[in-house]
Amino acid sequence: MNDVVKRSNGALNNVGLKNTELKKAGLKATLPRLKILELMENSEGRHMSAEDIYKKLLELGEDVGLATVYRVMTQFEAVNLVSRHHFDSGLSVFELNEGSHHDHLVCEKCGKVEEFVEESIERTQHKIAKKFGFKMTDHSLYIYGICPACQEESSRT
Amino acid sequence: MNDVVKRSNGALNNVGLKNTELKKAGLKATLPRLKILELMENSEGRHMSAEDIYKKLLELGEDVGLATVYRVMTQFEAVNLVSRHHFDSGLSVFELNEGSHHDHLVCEKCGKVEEFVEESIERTQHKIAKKFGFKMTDHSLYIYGICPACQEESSRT
DNA sequence: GCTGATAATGATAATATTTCGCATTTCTAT
DNA sequence: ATAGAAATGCGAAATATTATCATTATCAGC
Repeated sequence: MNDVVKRSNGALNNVGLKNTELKKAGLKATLPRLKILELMENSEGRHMSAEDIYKKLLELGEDVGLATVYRVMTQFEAVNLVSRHHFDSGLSVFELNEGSHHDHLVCEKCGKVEEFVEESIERTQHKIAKKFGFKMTDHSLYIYGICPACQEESSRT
Repeated sequence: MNDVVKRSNGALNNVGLKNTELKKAGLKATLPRLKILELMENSEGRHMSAEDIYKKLLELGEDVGLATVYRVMTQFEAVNLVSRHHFDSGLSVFELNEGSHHDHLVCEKCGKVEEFVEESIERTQHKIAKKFGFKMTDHSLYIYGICPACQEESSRT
């Protein structure tokens, strides 16, 4: 018998695995943290604002406060479980850190986000930081545009 | 006799030139807009938040409301006189659009901003947008790090 | 499995940033 | 100079995020 928990709504599983995931990161495995982690892993759109996360948890009948979502996301960010992005909307969106580093392509119409990796850009960024004598700690690259679906839509009118 | 206006405090000059600059952009040449434009051209640190601009105008004895600063910056952005950036702090900073496009290197300690241009990155971004079928409208690249001065400082303690 | 120390949570108040509503003022074309 | 339209300043409202604090949950040690 393992850690996997069966739930009739199918929303939240693998509680035990996430439990260890949190402990390994040095965080107590509390219910809100488990639920948030699971929600993020099970959501298609992987880029969510604190408000998004809060609302989805309410929909799932989970009793989590918005302040807790913010606190938890900040902690998750500190231990590198998630990244925080500031898209042009001005608010913060969070993304689970799984797989390797990547950058983002954001549709200005519908908000759709594509991810991409471009090694040459990564290398060039390091080179630039070095040229200015900066010790590079982080970077963010967003390309904004209109996605294929939204181009379709506007040409159809 | 030309448009240049002499002022004893030396802060705000060239009123007439800016006047035409605004008209050309399709904006009425109002006092707040002229003052903001001049302030931005005469400030060393070219990246300012709305609050920064507001406070500096007050210091100069100009009577401009904070709401007006926000409105004007939004209009300036719309006609491409300024760019709006969302650095990781979360708040918006504005920058005068003069000279050619460039990206930013931001010090996480002192907030110092360096600008750079890297053609290869520009080209690659267009290539990526194209690959995903996006019509690219904009992009932002920020490299975060510790500037030389701040590295010095922390090693000296 | 209990239990107590400690840390985390939820509700709400507080703060910060940005926008809105509206009476008044300023621009600009005449 | 003047009228009509647009812009402004002020304060209130909206939005996003953080802080406060009484209550509750977690977990190490038994």
